[in-house]
Amino acid sequence: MLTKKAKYGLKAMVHLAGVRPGETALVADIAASNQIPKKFLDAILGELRNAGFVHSKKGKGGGYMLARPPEDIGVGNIVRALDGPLAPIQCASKTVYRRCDDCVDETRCAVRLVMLRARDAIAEVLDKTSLEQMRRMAAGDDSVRLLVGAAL
Amino acid sequence: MLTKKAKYGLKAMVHLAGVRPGETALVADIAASNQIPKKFLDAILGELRNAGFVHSKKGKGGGYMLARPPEDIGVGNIVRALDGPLAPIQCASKTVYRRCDDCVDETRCAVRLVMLRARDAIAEVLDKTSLEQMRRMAAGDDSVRLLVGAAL
DNA sequence: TTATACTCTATAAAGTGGGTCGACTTTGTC
DNA sequence: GACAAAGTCGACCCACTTTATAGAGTATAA
Repeated sequence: MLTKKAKYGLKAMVHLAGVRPGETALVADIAASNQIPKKFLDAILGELRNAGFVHSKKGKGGGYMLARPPEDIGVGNIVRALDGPLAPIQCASKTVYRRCDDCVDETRCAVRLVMLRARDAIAEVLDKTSLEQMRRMAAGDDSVRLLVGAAL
Repeated sequence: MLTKKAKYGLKAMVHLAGVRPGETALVADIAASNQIPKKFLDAILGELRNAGFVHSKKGKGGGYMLARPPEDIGVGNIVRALDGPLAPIQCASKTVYRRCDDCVDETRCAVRLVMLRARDAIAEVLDKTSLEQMRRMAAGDDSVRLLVGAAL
């Protein structure tokens, strides 16, 4: 389950992908246009800054901007930064694997084996979608519409 | 993210799929062999009973048993019963759809469009896996091994 | 001095787990 | 048969941790 933190973070990133390169956006503006509680968004953007996804500038005329062009930012990595691994369960994660305490023989844990497949399916979607693609979806670009409707 | 409730619930269901048809398993036994806190498992099995997945019998010789043969029980539905919809976000769910408050134009919400694809990918995996297949994985059946390794 | 990001503290809900007792069913035993 | 005892599920209350949010105040740049 995606937490609201990640949901808000993604919306904010899409918003930032929409401002002209080199310009900044204010937290208050991002919050207002996306219906996000401002204080919560403060914390979220702070995390995204620590994770290196965005840059911030203090004082008058300050704000946030993307650290890299949106084509180079994968949706999966944004979610990982805010919500942790994509895998539904820790022992099925490839980026932040951790053995689970209850589980004698991991290679025969049916739950883990199924969730490994689920993780792969999720990663296939999220890691192959860039922030730029999300920006185009939000803008109503028809070429991405096709991509959205694509079956597996 | 799969909660521990669903994880424990799945393990218990796999355990129940392993007992001979017509026989019951004790909560205490299921808890011990799967390293699950017994009281927590009590509550989980209670929910699974209310949802119609298992039957319970009190008194000596009592315990839990599956309500249907394991081939007829989909993993996705067990997860839904315990953790709610598979979709990472409510507005991307097909079984329990709910509009999200923050979101002016749903058809252009990039987060929702991406998460719809993620939901489909997850459902594809979980709804096409039966409890019987999980039981075989746990038993080390090689024919399911192949299924597990199958690429998308 | 003003606009802005940043920090600290606090609150309510949900997830996770434990402890205690009650209700129901079987199994004796007289 | 009747009644006691034991085994088993079931329900209630408590506590701690993580999410989600708000408020007040601090630091920094123009």
